[in-house]
Amino acid sequence: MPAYLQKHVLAWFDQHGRHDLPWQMPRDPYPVWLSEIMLQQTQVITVIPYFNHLMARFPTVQHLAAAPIDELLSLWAGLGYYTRAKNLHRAARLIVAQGDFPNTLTTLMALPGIGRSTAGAILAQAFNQYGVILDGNVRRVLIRFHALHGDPYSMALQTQLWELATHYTPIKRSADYAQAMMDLGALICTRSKPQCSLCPLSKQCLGFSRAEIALLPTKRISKKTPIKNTVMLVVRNTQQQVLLVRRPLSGLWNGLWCLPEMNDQAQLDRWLTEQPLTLKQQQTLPSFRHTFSHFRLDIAISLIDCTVNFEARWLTDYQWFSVDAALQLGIPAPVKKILLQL
DNA sequence: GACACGTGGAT
DNA sequence: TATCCAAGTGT
Repeated sequence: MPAYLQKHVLAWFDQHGRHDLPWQMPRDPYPVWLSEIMLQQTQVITVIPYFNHLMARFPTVQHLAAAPIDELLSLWAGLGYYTRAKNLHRAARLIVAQGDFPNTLTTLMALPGIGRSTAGAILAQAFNQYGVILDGNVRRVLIRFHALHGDPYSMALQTQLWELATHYTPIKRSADYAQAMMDLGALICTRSKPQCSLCPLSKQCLGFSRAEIALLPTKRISKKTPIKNTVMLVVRNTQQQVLLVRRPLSGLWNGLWCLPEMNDQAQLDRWLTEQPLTLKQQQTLPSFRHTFSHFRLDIAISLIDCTVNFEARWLTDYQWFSVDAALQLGIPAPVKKILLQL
């Protein structure tokens, strides 16, 4: 009987939900799609300024499709999960080639970067069609509402959650319902210190009646994140330009410009002898730790002032930039942090 | 099916 | 400081 949940969530949304997010005015396919990609594993508060910049620079999907990927990456820099930007760009070109925006579950999921939940969100938000979402908010609300114990990411629970999400999703007011469930999860049914006294579902919430809210969702068995080490080089020429290298289009920080990296001092010494550089001065800058989702990276920094021996033909991936120009490129957060210290 | 993939805020 | 985890997807 989905009627109770739908009715109370929608009534709560009308009064307390978020109605003025940048991608809600108007709820057109392009801004909805763009925001949904940006919001994957990323909080609203983080996305808003990035979204506004991207919409200003690429007002339509045609603008996005026409832009070089580097321009997109420079605006995406700092948001993380850079494959999203690559897929966004590919999808934009596919959409423009097709001539109109896909509006079915199958055709949406055929686009790179759009999975089951994002496709459901776009169907609901952009087209006000029946679209089922299962993001972190909906997952947490449903797990608590039904007092579902166990690993939330186990196949069994995933299947059950999709069934429940499908079951509860109404045909009417699809856009509002999707937004309502996410708002409820983000504003009331929060991970810690949920506001059950303000929740429109508390009277029928099994987790609440059993006083199990604090135990749900069940914590995942955490694996220890490995610690890796690197030395980032700030190689500076006599014009105070720094040497950057472009990352390959796959893997970590794909497509971004980075400082050259070495494993240790020995490799650095060897590298220097191979380059047409004469070392004038080397100093060490304070190291720091950067945390990823799956490992930690201890970053040592070596500042190297040098002269270039001749007009060398660098490998195509290497290039000199002024610090100001470098900061305008697509660079990872720790590289930006280092360059800002210079 | 397990793992790669960023970053920043909350606790 | 360490850990968790956000509007998940791709491989």
